[in-house]
Order: sequence, then structure tokens, then C-alpha cells
Amino acid sequence: MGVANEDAMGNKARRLTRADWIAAALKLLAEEGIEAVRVTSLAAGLGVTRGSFYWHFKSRDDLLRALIASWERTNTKALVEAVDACENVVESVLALFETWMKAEPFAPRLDSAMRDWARSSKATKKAVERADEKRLRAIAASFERSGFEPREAFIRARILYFTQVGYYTLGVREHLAERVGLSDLYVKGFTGLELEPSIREAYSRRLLGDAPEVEASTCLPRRRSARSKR
Amino acid sequence: MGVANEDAMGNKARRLTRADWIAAALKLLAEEGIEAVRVTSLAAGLGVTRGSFYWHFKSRDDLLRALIASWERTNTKALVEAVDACENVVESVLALFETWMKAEPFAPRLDSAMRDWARSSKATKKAVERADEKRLRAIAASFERSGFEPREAFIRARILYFTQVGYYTLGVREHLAERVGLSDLYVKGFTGLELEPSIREAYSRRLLGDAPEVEASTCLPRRRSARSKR
DNA sequence: CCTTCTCCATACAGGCATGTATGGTTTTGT
DNA sequence: ACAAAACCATACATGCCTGTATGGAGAAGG
Repeated sequence: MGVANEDAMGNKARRLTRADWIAAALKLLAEEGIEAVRVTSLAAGLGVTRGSFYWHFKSRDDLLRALIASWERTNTKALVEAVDACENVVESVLALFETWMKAEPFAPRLDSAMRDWARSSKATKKAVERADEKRLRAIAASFERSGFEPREAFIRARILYFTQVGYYTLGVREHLAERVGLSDLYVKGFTGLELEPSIREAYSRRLLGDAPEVEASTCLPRRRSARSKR
Repeated sequence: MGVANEDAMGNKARRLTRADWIAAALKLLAEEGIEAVRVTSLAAGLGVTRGSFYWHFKSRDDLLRALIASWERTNTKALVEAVDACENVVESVLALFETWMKAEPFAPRLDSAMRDWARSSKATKKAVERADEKRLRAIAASFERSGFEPREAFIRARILYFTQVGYYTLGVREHLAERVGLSDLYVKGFTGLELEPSIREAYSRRLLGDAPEVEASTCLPRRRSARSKR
């Protein structure tokens, strides 16, 4: 027939661009991993046949290269900028939490998918390594600006960043309120410094609004004794 | 012909068991991910045709289920036992380092591969979640035995464990000596406690022998100033 | 209005993996 | 030594995915 290009709900019949395919592929990549991004599935999802794909792309590999390039351009900028803008490292930790929580749920899953993919693709591996390098450098610099010496700054940056990677890798899903409720413990764990109540207040209000602060729930013991032994 | 079952180097012609297939599959899984474990490749690697496989297994899915079961039985025991045997949490941190470094390079890669796989398999996801749960519980308990209160113990356990997961996920590869050279900073970062020189010495000797302790190399700034600002 | 790109549908060829059927070969038990 | 069971080879049917070839529909531009 020749007329059949329509949305899943039978909407319009707008024509596609290279960017449309890339966007759809990134979504699939984030949600189901690189093995799921096949031109057949993509075409089906876009309500189009594979003939279209091979007009926009030379091959599937061509698309995959475009995915790497796209991720590398966009996905590490926000983090580095957020950290660089902070005066001290406590602010940085909170800023990182905010970045990581706000990007829900797309960027984190895409990050994880890229790491998976990196296990079987040399080009992807290099791209991910470059991104990690940049991010770690930014975080370590923040520790140094707060007076940590380089060696300790580097290790603490690793601990902070790797912990977050672990969060994604294990697929831990917390609500904003839970994470905020734990922020003082995390700040102390990452920096060795106490999170001052005033800053904590401001942070909590910025993320949660004026809602009454929720006690961290689920997996944690409820009570919160005052004495600190050790 | 019918006679062709031989090793890659043309060795003997011992017959295979179900366990042989599982072992080979685990190796492939660890090295190249779940997508690489196909009965065709496996058979080729074992110097056998697929006919053999379908005698030992009902289907590829049958093998995959066996892989999950095998991993779940063996791969979390060493860690928990090591941690449970420690008096205080500093010892636990060092014991964990030792466990993680000694298992080179099989167990860590297998762990990562399982996590990747978990993204696309519900059964695997559940198995990995159970393992993480057990490990985190063991580590948190160690913190508690050293006097940390439950909430903080839980968060510090997460930081410690997630950092290690990040190590694997990012594929950081350090020599034993490097990691040992950083152990004091890690101990301080994870527990907030100082690693006493005597313990550090014993630890270093146990892992490296009496070799002169190497200065942590590569990615780190060389110098090591004495004063601690902040 | 008619040509020229742009974008897409359809059809074909080939590769690779799975699963099944069937028969041959090697071990094992007696 | 012989029958039964364990183990493996070969061949066939099928499904999914890729890439190419070719022609048709729709928008753009003179």
C-alpha cells in the first residue's frame, strides 16, 4: 500500500529524522540494554518499516556509534557543572544527591546501560572511562578546595562516586524524602564532617518544599538514640 | 564419523557431565556476559556438538537457571564468613579488601555479569537482590559490633559495599600493593577511624610478604605531606 | 503543474541460533 | 561378553535479524 506511517495510537503521520531514531534507541537502550536495540524493534516502535532506518543510517553499527556520541555529549555535563559551582565539599555532596535524584529515571538507567554495553564494546568502554575520569576529577577537586590533601581527596572522591554507581547498579530506588532523611549520615560518611542543621534545613526545603520532614523509612531501624558510643 | 570429542589442543576425549557445561558457561558468562553464553559457542569451546548439550539440558533456559543456582550457592558465602569472623570493623574492612582482591579475577567479573544479566531477567534480579541483602546485613552487623548505632551502621555498610561494587562496575584494576598502599585512607573514609600502624604492618605483610611496601602509584599524586590541614 | 529530492514500503537473500529427531559410539553393570 | 544406559554426531525445520535492491508516495521548488 505505502500509507501506514503512524504512531502507536494511530496519530498523525509526521516523518522521521535521524534524531528521532537516536532518541528512540536511547530510550530502548536505557530500558532494556543494548541487546534490545535492534532496527526491527525500533521500526516497529516507531510505526515504520526497516526501509526507513536504512535511509537514515548506513547500518546498525552506524546507529550505535551515534548513541555513544550522543551520550558522551550530554550525560556528564550536568554533574561536573553542579560540582564545580559549589564552594565547599558538603555543598557538593548535596548537589550531587540533587543531580542524581532529579535525573530520574532516565539518565541513571542510561548510565548503567552504557556500562553494561562497555563490557562488550571497546568504543563504549573508552567513552565510559572518559566520562568517569572527568566526573572523578571534578569531585576530587571539590574535596581539595575544602582543604583535603590530594591523596585523601582522590580516595574520598572515589568512595563518593563509586557509592553512587553502586546505587544505580544495585537498582536502589528511594524516594526523595528518604534520601534527604539520610543526608546527614551520608555527608558524615563521605566527608567526615557534620552536616549543620541550618544547611540541612535549607537543603530539605529546597528539595521537599515546606512539607514536614519525613523520618527515613523502610529498610532502616526507626529509633534514633541520642548517645553516640564508640 | 562419530569420533571427534577432543580438547582444544587435541587432548584426550573424556566425556562431559552437566557440571562441565555449567563451569564452561560460568566462565563465558563472567568473561563476555550472558549474551555470549550460547549453546553453539559452548559446544565449540568444549570440542563437542550441540547434540551433547541437549542430552544434558532440556533447553538453553535450563542451563541459565542452573547458572543462577550455582552462583547463588557459592558466591556470597566467602564474603559473609570473612566479615562475621572479624572482631571489629577495621578488621572487617581489611578482610573485605582481601576477599575482593584474592578472588581475582573470576568472582568479581562474575558478580558484574550477574548484575548486567539481572537487568533483563527477573529470576536473576531476585537472586542478586538476595545476595546483596545478605552481604549488606553482614557488613552492617560488623559496624554495629564496633559500636555504631544501627542507622549509621547501615549507611556505612552501604558506602563500603557500594564502593566495592563501583570498583567492579568501573573495572578498576589495581595491583595488590597499590590497594594496600591506600588501605589507611580507605579505612579512614569508610569508618572514620585511623588505621593503627601496627595493624597496617601486619596486614601489609600478610598480603605482600616482607617485600618493602610500595608507594601507591599510577593515578595518584606522589608526594605525601605530613601535616593534615582541615 | 511538473520535476526533484526526501522519506518510506515491500521483497529477497543470507547468517546465526535454537530445538528436535534419529542413529551411532562408548561405558557400565551383570 | 552382552545388553542397557549414557553420551554424542548429524541432519532438518524454524525463527529472528541484518542488509540490499527497487519502486512508490509526499513535500519542495521553480
